[in-house]
Formats: sequence, structure tokens, C-alpha cells
Amino acid sequence: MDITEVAKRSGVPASALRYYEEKGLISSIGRRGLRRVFEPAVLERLALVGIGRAAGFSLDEMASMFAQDGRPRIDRKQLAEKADELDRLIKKLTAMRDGLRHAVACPAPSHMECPTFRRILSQAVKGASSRKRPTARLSVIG
Amino acid sequence: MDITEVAKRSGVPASALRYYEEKGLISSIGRRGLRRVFEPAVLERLALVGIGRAAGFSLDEMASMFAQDGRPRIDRKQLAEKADELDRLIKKLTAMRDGLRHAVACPAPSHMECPTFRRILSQAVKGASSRKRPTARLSVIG
DNA sequence: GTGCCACTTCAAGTTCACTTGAGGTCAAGA
DNA sequence: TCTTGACCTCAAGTGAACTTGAAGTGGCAC
Repeated sequence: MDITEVAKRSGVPASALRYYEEKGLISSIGRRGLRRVFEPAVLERLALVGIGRAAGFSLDEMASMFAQDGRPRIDRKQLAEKADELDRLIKKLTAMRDGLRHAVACPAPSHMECPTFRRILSQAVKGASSRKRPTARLSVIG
Repeated sequence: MDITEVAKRSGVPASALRYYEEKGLISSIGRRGLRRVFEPAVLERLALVGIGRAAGFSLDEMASMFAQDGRPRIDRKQLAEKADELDRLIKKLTAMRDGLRHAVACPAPSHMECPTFRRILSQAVKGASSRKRPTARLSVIG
């Protein structure tokens, strides 16, 4: 597959694919002249990258996790922490989703200030955690 | 409360609080001299902002949703779409969380390439969606 | 009263994840 | 063979969300 094919199938722009390769997140199997040639497996890898990003991993973090020779592998403690963090995030997002669904049905004009909406959200607020470094992005590949 | 107090209680740096005020996400109740004075309610508001950001809203989007005079209120269709989008994201994150928990227990050295991990993740990959504009950040307040 | 320093403003700088543009190469169809 | 244009590289630009620095102000402990 050439880069345009991968871009089409994955939804990731060619410029981003080159950037990902530079970062070590994906790799081409070779070149035809100057042009990169990719295996179909790159699509799976891209899906994984997409989920990882949605889960809040930076590209650099994922690159180090992918390293198959990988001495700089992320340790189990860190992974467990990440899983816990994700658990808290999922709770919040679930509350937000429910709140949004309520807002859609609610006749009140001010969604974000609607008491019911606020009450639903307060469920999530309880599970406090402190400010973290910027992370996740939403729905990248799928 | 002064800005340092709010920063301490919320975990949001004073510089970010000023930035949020400038963006219209929060507001001070007044000034003592030059210094901003906040109501305790600002903490709730900040928690809401934190969840909103985790859910993928930009600061500008939230500012428009908060506007109480608010003509530029986001419409129900958009909210419903956001809820659906969140639903898909939650599924992916759940898969990622399960995958991470597996990786913690799995004896294989290469987490991200572990067949079981991949299989778990593939559950999430199925619910495909296309590339969207950059959005969510992780666990901001709580 | 007065001095310190936590607060203020405003402009510029930073990071992440890309995108865009200029200038160049080469695989492939006419 | 020749032309076309999709691909290449590399550098610089972009936008979001803040942070940092310089220069100024004024609340409050002494």
C-alpha cells in the first residue's frame, strides 16, 4: 500500500503518517523509489495509536511502549496507575454523557446550569483527582 | 477567597485561573484592590470545566455554553452528537483500561504487542469513527 | 507609616501534534 | 521519450491552552 491508500483507509492524513513514522509509531516496509510502501498491518497499528491517544498517551509515550527491542518499556506500576486513571475518566465521561442526554431532553434553556444536569455531573465530580499533564484527545481512528 | 486559595483548592494554577476568567469560563465576584475575590462556587464551576475538558469540549465551546444571556447556545442536535461521540469514546477507553489491566498481569514482555492485549483492544477498534478535530484532555480536576 | 511580596497586567514564549509551503524526485501512462 | 503529478524532504507555520517574565501596585504585618 502507498501512503495515500493508508491515509484513505485509516482516515489519518499522509502528513500525519509521515510524522508518526518520524516519531517511530509506525514504519514502512520499504520504498518504491522515494515512496513509502506500507503493510496492511499498519492499519491495525494506527487503530491502536488512535485508542492510545484517546486514552491519554502522548505519541512519545506510545513510541516507547512500541519499541520491540524496548529497554525503555513502561513498567507495570505505571500501567496500573494509568488503568486507574482511565477508570476515573470513564466515570466522569459517563456522567457527562448522561448529563448531555438529559440536556437534549430538558426544556430549560441553560443546559450547563440546569439543576438536573449539574446533579448528574456532581456524581463524577466526587471522584476527585488532581490536575495532570495534558493528555487525551477524542475519537481519532476507531 | 483569593486566587491562591482557589488555586490550592482546585489544583488549577493561578495563571490558568486568570486565563479562564479572560475566556469567560469563570468570574470573580469583585476585587480587593487589584486582587480578584472569588466565591466558593467557583470550585464547582472549575470541576465542571474539568469534566467538560475531559469530555472533549474546548474552552471556547464551554464559554459559549456557560453564557447565561447566551444567544450562541449550542443546539440539541450538537449535544446529542457529542453524547454519541462520548459513548464511543467510553467504549474505547474501557477496552484500553481492560487491556492495561491485562498487561499488568501478563508475563509477556511486550505489552502493546501481546496477543491478548490486542484482542481486547480490537473490541474497541470495531466501533469505527473517523478522525475528528483534536479534543479531550485527561483528568483535570475531579 | 512603610516596606515586603503576593498579587496585577500584558506580551511573548512553550509544548504538542500536526499542517503547509517551497523546492525536488521519479514511477507510470500517453 | 517525455510529461505529469503524486510523492519526497525539510523548515517554518498553526492553534489550543497555558506559562513565564518584566514591570507595576497595593494589602497587610510590623
